[in-house]
Amino acid sequence: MSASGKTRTPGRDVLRDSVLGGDLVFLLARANALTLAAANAALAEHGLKARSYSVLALAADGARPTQRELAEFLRLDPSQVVALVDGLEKRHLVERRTDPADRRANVLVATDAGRDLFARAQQAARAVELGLLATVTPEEHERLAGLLRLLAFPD
Amino acid sequence: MSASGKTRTPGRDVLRDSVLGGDLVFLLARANALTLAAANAALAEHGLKARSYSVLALAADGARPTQRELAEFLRLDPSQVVALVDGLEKRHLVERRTDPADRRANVLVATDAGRDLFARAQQAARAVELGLLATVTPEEHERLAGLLRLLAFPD
DNA sequence: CTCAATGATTGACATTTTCAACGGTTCGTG
DNA sequence: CACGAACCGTTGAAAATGTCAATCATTGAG
Repeated sequence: MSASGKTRTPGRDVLRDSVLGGDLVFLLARANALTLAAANAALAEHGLKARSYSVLALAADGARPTQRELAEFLRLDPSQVVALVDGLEKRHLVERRTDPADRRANVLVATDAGRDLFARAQQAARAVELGLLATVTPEEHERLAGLLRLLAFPD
Repeated sequence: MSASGKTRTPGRDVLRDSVLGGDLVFLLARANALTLAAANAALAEHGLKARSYSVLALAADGARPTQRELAEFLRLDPSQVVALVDGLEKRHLVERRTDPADRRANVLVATDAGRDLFARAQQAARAVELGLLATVTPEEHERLAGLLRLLAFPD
């Protein structure tokens, strides 16, 4: 019988070759899940997660973003940014400065300690990224980043 | 003024060119967020979300996965699969069949109605994917999928 | 000056994630 | 065969995230 395949362990690769194996949304979701987990694990030793690392990163490189800009960029609700910044500020890694040009807005600035921690965390983050793409040439690595940028910033 | 043009809206692109602009984990997270939102919006008219669509897809193409295999593949907790399958089963789109080879396990099978709905939902899903990558050649599209597969299935 | 719009904040609520515990079943070992 | 360890699906609860409306201070337009 053609149909009576009875592979007792059908799961391992059968699913991978299913319709979803070519589904970009699914691949993105799964790649994101694994990648995020790896990043969180590596950042944990610095007391950070991917979220707080991102906020710290933007504060640390002098972009002086307002919380609203942070929210849009990270695709978070403004209220989540409040919590994130609260956490970093309590650890004296970033400071809220009211924007002199618009006193409603808070501009985020990293402290010395913040830049310091970020520098170390960034190394961990880079190591993770390289580890994840160890089987890939630098050219392909950059090509992937470029294509993801297209999806991440469609304008 | 030395600082040419006090860009009162510094955020727009400054953040994009920051350290995070090259951060794979961040790009993946943001691309996933946008992509997932688009997919959910498109699937909503079929009463599905990306999650339930994925489950339905795997049930519909005859892989006969167990719930545990589903959980691993979709990177979900087994309890979440229960809820997902409950939802689809209540709508008579899939059925739980106890695996004759292992009566602990449930194997997922799509009903006729399930395959039918999936066929329609799949068109919507494909349209979304093509829309997201409209600015890209089919070769690059496939290259992106290939690279994401590397991240999604590291073995 | 008045008023609509905006940034940050708070608090409430829904959804998702994560975990521990449980009954039913399988399987290896004695 | 009997035992116990490991495993599947299920349940329920706790923690983390996501979403939304309301509020205060401030801005900018008319």
